[in-house]
Amino acid sequence: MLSERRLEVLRAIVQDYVGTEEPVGSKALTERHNLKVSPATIRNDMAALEDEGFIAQPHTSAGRIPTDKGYRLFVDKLAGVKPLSSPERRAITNFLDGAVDLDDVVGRTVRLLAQLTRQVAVVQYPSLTRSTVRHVELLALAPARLMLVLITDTGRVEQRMIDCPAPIGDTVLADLRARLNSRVVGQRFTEVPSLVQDLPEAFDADDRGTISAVLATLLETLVEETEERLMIGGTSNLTRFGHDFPLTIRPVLEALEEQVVLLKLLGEDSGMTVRIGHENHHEGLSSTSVVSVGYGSGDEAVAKLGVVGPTRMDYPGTMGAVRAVARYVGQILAES
Amino acid sequence: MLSERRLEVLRAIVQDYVGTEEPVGSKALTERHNLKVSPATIRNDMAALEDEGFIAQPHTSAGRIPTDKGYRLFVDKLAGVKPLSSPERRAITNFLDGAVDLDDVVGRTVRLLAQLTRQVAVVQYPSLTRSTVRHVELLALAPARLMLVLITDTGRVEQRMIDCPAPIGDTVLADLRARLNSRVVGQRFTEVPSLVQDLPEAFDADDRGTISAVLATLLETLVEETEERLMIGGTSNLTRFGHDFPLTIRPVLEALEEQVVLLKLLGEDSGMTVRIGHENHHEGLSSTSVVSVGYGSGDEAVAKLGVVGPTRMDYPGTMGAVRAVARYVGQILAES
DNA sequence: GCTGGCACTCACGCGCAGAGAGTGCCAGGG
DNA sequence: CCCTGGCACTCTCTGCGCGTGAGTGCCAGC
Repeated sequence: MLSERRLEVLRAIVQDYVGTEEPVGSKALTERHNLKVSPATIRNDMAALEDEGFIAQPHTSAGRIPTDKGYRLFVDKLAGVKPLSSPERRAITNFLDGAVDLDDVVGRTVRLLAQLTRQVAVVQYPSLTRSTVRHVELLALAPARLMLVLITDTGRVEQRMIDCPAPIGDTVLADLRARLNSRVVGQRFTEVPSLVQDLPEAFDADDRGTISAVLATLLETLVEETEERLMIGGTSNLTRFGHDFPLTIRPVLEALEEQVVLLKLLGEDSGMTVRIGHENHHEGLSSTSVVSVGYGSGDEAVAKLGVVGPTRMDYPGTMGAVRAVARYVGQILAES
Repeated sequence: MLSERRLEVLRAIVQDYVGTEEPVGSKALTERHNLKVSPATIRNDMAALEDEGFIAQPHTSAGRIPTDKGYRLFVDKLAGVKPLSSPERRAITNFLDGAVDLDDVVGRTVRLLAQLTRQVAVVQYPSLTRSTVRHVELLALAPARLMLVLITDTGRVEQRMIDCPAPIGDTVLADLRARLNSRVVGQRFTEVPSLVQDLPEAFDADDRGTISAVLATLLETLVEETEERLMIGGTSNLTRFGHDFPLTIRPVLEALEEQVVLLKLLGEDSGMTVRIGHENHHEGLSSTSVVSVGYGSGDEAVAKLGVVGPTRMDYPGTMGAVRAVARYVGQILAES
């Protein structure tokens, strides 16, 4: 168990290191924080913290920097979530109001988050799996060619081409459209398959091939698009990463280009998550941390957003910004 | 006028510098290219080329590197467009076939271009202004709330919410939908305004407010979305930029985040365009070149794509890859 | 107009010494 | 038992000087 003061020392080390980007020594600590003890005492505490693995020295005779474990303790026990300043709150509303469609909302959110945190922002499009169907539209582009348009409650639109085995009449198409909508509108995606299963039976044998093709495409769209889309921004903030940068920045940029990696980074949990360094289980990201949180139009989270930055980041501030943006985006989505 | 051999020397300098990233000296030139003259002669030629501003020395006693003007001459007069190797051609088809929707096509194209050229790829979504309308759909989400869905011949879908001044009946809506489509389907966006202008007159006075709202939203969508969308990828290739990188990479990343800048970079001309260094008229991009070309589903270009890389790039190879990808994407779009 | 020779100029890498920051340890005092 | 001041030690960082080598410009000769 660490004494109260030693925790205080760790907090001071984290704060100073985040500010200066340089290893912090015992003397500097006593000067910048009023710890009321001498540097020698601090040195003893630092030795203890180092034994426990919370801090480390880059070189034998340099100051200390926090380890991943040190940041973890800081985030869990020593730091709160810093609420935003009122100019920052105003920036959020200014930035997000007036978004015209879903792409716009997501795009603005990314830019906003990147700007507020001065880090790389990642925003996942509202997930289709937890969304409900607002409307399904079928358009005859040619006698045997249809376009399926799926509209979700979060404002997302997906379209697919369908080549029909046989031409389909306008009235049949209208009938299909009506039946389809009456069954699935307002339903969750996961419910849809069982709801439309028996639809072909209501039609003439001639048309059943086409009906099946339509249903197949619809279900495919629902499943396939569970592979979620993402938008990222603020990559230029990576240049503020550190001095030794080419080595650090390269793998990060690579990781950011892979959707799969990013989705893993954002995580499953819908609450606020902080992953520090190696906790990301990705070697290219061993000196980056990810702060993410779920957001949604109602009580329930439909997607996640977050930021990626150096492990040496301002956790309380970042967490505050991420949480505030997520809340506000949720409101925007609920309104539209 | 430069003699034949001096042009040859310039070509050799460009090729070597692109390969080695290091200033190239007279001796190295005679060794690696069989120029059949001595280093001393080359030195004279180099002095002449330097006087004309095609090459420069970073330091008094170092080799020469090409200037922007030198690259320009190289691209215009000395270099052809290198056709792709057959594995590369195969890669293109493998990569692009099986794309499921427009987002997918654009996404795959970006990744493909980035991979082929090992540079940053930029692909503009097919432009709405030069496209034609494939279908307009109107959906009643609530009695006085409509959703307008616009589908273009390039497969792009745009949707907008419309709050109606008064509720609108289903039959009126169907009538409006039919009339709207019969007038605008197959037409270019620029033609649409004049074609729908007198539509409200065909309806009862009660509904005219709503009809006007719908038309206004439609026209607004057409205009507003001329603000084109882009997708970029391969930013991690920026790390291969040079040794002095933090200074170089920062402004490039920043520029890449601004749509407006990117659109300017791609340029207007639908033919193959190469912009070298300062020709981009953007200080952050003074050591980058942009190779871009228009692509489209038919004879006509509907959008542009290209790559952004260091001025020291393999121009013939890059131009070959960009052109080949543009052609193939055009085919894909024409098929769907 | 091409060539070989020659003197000159810098950037680069290396070794070295001095300065400074920070540490660990120890003996003494509350 | 914990804190403190003092002290010797360790390393990094910076600046300096020097030799090396690549590359140049110029010139006289063919």
